[in-house]
Amino acid sequence: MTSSKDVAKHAGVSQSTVSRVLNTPEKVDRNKYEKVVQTMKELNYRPNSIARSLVKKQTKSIALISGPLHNPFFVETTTSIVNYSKQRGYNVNVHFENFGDNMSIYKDVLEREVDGIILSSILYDDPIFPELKKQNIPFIMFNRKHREPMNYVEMDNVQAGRIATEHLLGLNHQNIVYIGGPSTMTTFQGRYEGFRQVMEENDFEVTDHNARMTNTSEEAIREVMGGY
Amino acid sequence: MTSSKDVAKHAGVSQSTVSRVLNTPEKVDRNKYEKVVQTMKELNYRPNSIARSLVKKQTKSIALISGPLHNPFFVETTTSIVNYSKQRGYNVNVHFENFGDNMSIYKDVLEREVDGIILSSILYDDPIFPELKKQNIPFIMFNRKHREPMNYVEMDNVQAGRIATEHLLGLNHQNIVYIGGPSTMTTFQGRYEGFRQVMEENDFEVTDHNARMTNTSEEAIREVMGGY
DNA sequence: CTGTTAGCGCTTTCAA
DNA sequence: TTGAAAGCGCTAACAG
Repeated sequence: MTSSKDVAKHAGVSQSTVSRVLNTPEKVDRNKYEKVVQTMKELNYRPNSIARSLVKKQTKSIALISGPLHNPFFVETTTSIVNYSKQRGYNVNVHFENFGDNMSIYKDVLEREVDGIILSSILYDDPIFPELKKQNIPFIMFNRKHREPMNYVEMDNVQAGRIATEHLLGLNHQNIVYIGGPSTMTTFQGRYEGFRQVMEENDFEVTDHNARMTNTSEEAIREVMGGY
Repeated sequence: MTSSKDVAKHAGVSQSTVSRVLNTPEKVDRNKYEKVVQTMKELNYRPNSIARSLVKKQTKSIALISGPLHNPFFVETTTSIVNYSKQRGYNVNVHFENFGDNMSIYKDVLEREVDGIILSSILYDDPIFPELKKQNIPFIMFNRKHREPMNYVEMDNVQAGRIATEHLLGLNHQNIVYIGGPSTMTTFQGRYEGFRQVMEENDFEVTDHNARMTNTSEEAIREVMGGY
C-alpha cells in the first residue's frame, strides 16, 4: 500500500503538501501540484479513506436497515436509497431485518461508524431508539414510525385505508373485511383506521368479524381468509 | 464521543488495558476487567471501528456490485450475500450496476477501503479487473466470468442450455429457436453453446434464423419474437 | 498481568 | 505557499 508519505518522498515535497493536493489543490503551487499528481499516478496511490475518516470523524457512509427484498416495496426503496446516496457521495451498508432477532442487527450497526441510519421495519416501541438517541447517531425511519415523536417518512396510511374501503363500497360491495398486520406496526394502524372511518361513515359496523389483525406470513393470512 | 482513553482514566487503568479488555479479556486481571467493563457501560463507550481498521488494516466490510433488484435473481443473491456476510462478521456495501457508467461505481468502490469485492454483471472484458489486480484487492465474480482466468462462481450455463434444448426436443418439437443476450456476457455464451451442441448432436442446423442474440430489454426481445 | 511507547495514514494548526 | 508537528482512537510490541 503506498501512502501519502511515499508520494511525498518521491515527489520531493512534504506529506502535508500531498494532502493539500487532494483537499485544497488551489493552495498548492502549480508545479508542485503537477509533480505530485504525476507521482500519485506512477505509484498507484489511492488515499486511505479509513485514515481520513478517523481524523474527520465522518465516514461518508450510512446504514440501511431494510425489510426483506421479497417484498417489492423494499426492492424499490433499497434501490433508490443506494443510488441516491451514491450520487451524494455516500456508501450504504445494507442490513436486512431479522425477524425475532433484530438486536443482533442493531449491535452490528452500532459497531460500525456511520454518519446516519435509515430504518424501516421497526416496531412501534423498538428498543433500538433509546440506544440511538443515547449514542447521538442521526437516524430516520421510513415506512414506519415510533411511538415517540421522531423523524420519519411514511405514506398516508389512513388515506390508503380510506381509499381501499371507498373503492369497494363504490362497487356496491356490502360484505367487506379488513385483514391487516399487527397493530405494533404503524402501517397497519393507519390502514385500519382509514377502513374503520369509512365503514362507520357509511353506517357499517366494524366488528371482530370483519376486521382481523394477523401477522404478515402467507400461512397466517391464508388461515384467516379460510374463515370467509 | 467517549474513547478508550476516557474509560482508562475513569477506571484507573492504562488505555492498553482497556484495549485488552476488548481484545484479549483472558489476559486481564479479573478485578480490573470488571471495573473496566462497568466503566464502559457507565460512559456509554463504543469502540471506534475506524481506528481499529486503521491499525489492523482490515475493515471487515466487503463491497457488492450487484445487478438490478428488479431481476429476482439479484434479490436472492443480494439477500444471501448480505445475510451470510453479517453472520461472518462482515458488513456489505451495496452498489448497483449503472448501465453505461460502471466506471463511476468502480471509482466509488475503489475509494473506500474494503477487504474484498464481490461482483456480478460484469462484462467479459470489463476495465475494472486490471485495476483490481493492480491494487491487489481480493475479488470474486458471480454469475459472470472474465476473459482472463480469475476466480468466479457461476452456474453451468452450457448444461443449462443443453437441458432446455433437450427438453424441447424430447417433446418432439422440430422448430426450436434460441434467443439470448449478447455474447459479451458469459452467461449467454454458455447457454448458446449448450443449445448448439444438442442441436447439432441431433442433426439440426444452427443458423442465423434459429439462434438470435439480442439485448435483454423487453422491447428487444419482443421485437425478435415478433419475427416468428 | 500491566503500562509505556510507537505508529496506522491521514488532516489540521502553526510558524516560517 | 510550505513543512513540522500534533493528534484522530485504536492495536501491538516491549520491558518489567
